[in-house]
Amino acid sequence: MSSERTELAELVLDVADQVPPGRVTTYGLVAEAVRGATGHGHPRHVGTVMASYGGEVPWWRVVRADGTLPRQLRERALERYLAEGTPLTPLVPVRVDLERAVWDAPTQWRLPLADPRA
DNA sequence: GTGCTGACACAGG
DNA sequence: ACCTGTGCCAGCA
Repeated sequence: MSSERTELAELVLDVADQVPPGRVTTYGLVAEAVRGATGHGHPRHVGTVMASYGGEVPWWRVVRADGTLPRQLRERALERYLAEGTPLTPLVPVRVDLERAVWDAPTQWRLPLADPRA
């Protein structure tokens, strides 16, 4: 079945949409989850998808590996974090406290793997 | 088909 | 804390 967006994009958006409020996941983890389901997917692709369709999902819950976001989005995301109580580091620059807020998609939300028993 | 771009990750300086 | 280079690969001109 053909999809307007790519299959990859659909999965990325799906994962992003599953992240609970107050928690976040990373581009790498999303890519890992998608990769488990499709065999394809890298952090770079996740970023590309988010840039195109991020508006449809809670984009601020997908952060970089060190808990930061792109400059342009940093301020806007900070508002969201304060609003939903996302754990932030007390140090500057403010970034998400991944140790407490990370939501491991591959573990918390099992994607339909090609071979569940593998 | 060819080449550049990118909401990345990681290592260095 | 910042910027640069490298590896990665789908999407687009």
